[in-house]
Amino acid sequence: MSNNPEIARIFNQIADILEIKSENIFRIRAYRRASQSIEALADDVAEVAQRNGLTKIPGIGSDLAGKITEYIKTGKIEFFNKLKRQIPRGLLDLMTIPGIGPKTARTLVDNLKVKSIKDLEDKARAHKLSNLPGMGEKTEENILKGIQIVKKGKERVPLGIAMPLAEKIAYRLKISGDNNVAVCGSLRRQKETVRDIDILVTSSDPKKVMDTLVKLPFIKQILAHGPTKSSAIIQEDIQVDVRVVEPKSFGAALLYFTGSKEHNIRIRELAAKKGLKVNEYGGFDAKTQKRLGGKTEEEIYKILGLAYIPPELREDMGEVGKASKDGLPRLIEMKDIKGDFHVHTNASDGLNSLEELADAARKKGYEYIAITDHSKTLAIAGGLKERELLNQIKAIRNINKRLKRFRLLASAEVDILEDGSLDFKDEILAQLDIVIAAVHSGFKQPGGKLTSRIIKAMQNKYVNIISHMTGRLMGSRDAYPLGLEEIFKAAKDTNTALEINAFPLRLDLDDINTRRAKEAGAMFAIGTDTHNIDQLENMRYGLSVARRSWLEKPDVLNTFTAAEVMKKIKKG
DNA sequence: GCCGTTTTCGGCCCGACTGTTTTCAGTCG
Repeated sequence: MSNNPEIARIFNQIADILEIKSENIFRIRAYRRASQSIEALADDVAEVAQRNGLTKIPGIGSDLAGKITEYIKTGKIEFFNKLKRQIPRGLLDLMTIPGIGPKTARTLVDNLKVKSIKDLEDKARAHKLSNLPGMGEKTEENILKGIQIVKKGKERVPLGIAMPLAEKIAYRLKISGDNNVAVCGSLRRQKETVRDIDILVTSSDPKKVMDTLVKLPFIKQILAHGPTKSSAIIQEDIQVDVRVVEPKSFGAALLYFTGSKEHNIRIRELAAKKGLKVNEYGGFDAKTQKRLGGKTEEEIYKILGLAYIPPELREDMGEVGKASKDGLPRLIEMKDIKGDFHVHTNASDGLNSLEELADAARKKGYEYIAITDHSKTLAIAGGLKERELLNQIKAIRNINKRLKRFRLLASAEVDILEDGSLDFKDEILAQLDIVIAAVHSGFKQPGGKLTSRIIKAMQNKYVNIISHMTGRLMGSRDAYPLGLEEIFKAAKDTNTALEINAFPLRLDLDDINTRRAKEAGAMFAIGTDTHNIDQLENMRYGLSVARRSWLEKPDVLNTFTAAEVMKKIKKG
């Protein structure tokens, strides 16, 4: 498994501890930045270290490169262990409570000998906090509320769950014809999971917007209610932050509120170097305070000499440098999508007929969709037997005769069996327009065996796409421990496309692995894994992965016509 | 601790809200 998540975690905890010790804030920031950088890194640091590339990672200098190397060699970082010994146990846990930062945590431990969150809860209930320096009854109350929030264990919410909720709230905040409402934050950057919902509003009547928010029926708790900024928790236990600005500041505020934080810092640093100042109200000349722009994001980027940077790229992963040299990718867009490569019908475990699906896809403006019902071994999902599949192919050919500028592609989501062979014989597969193959059983096999099983499937001359490769299901199943490097190479060598499964709880491959696979030379197919017509709309989430992975039109099969796809997937 | 078409040393983004304060520290994004 990759070392990256653990190293990212350690660097972040080092930052926490240094913060408690009131160390140099910039040193703390360096660790946090390094943590994020490692977390978002496509390659395992061990591989990067091997080619002496650690210091090329943004935010990693010689010192942190040394600590990473130490971890790779020994499995630990002595500096971290030493730091941990210097602070009382439980202190770091306290900082996970909203409203408790390093200073408050320190005060609690020093004065009350608080040992754990549970201990803190008891002491807060016994009103032992309110006479501490800088604390009162209100703080005590807020800490108790914060503890409840932590206990809920609400961590990150999948994009596909949070986005519809955000859009619902945004709709309710559109209180007049002329006000702008935009979903911002990590939602706008299309991160696969988000911590909260950020919404930006322009209005001539900020108070009315704030009052509308806090009175919404599905608001459970109000955390802050100021004149231009409020926070609340909705029924689903997700925090919502809403900010109101004047229309002339909309772009600047959108930029600021979309983040990422690291991207903002990079932008503001660049501004400072150019004698400018950027905040959420606009771009200004630092000396004269003259306003140079801010109504749109484009204006801000322009005054900094940058090309417009799409939100999905704003992670401080080199996008600012590329934007200054016109080197940004031309990201794939929804209008480029001509079809969907993963659709089930009521012949297996879907809800709709071929005709209904064809109709819905045509209405979306698609030119084709691949009908990919399950194969016979997956009996639990109504997998098709050979005879049934052959009948379906006939039905598809018949429907296609009646349709203009649209066709159903005869396909199947064929099970990759435990020995790597396929659930249908070659002479059956040969009759399909396109074949996707997937693992649905035996995922407890050792990683090596799963890896060779998938590679064997790729080597079949009829297999064109490997579906939901890692098998992860957010919140319930981890990714299988695959040898992805090997698989990506095989994908290129065998001309097999990798699916970006757009089902909201899958998003598999994810953005990090998609980027890795692209570097390895693989091509991609986005599939919604649709089981009812509404789920065709999940294409947007597949697109979010593709865009966050810097994919361009030529990388993605869905941007080609059916005829072009047939040529591209041909195997040597 | 990182980083450099002003710099290898001296910088490092900027502002809102809360609560406990009589002018601001802490937290958050």
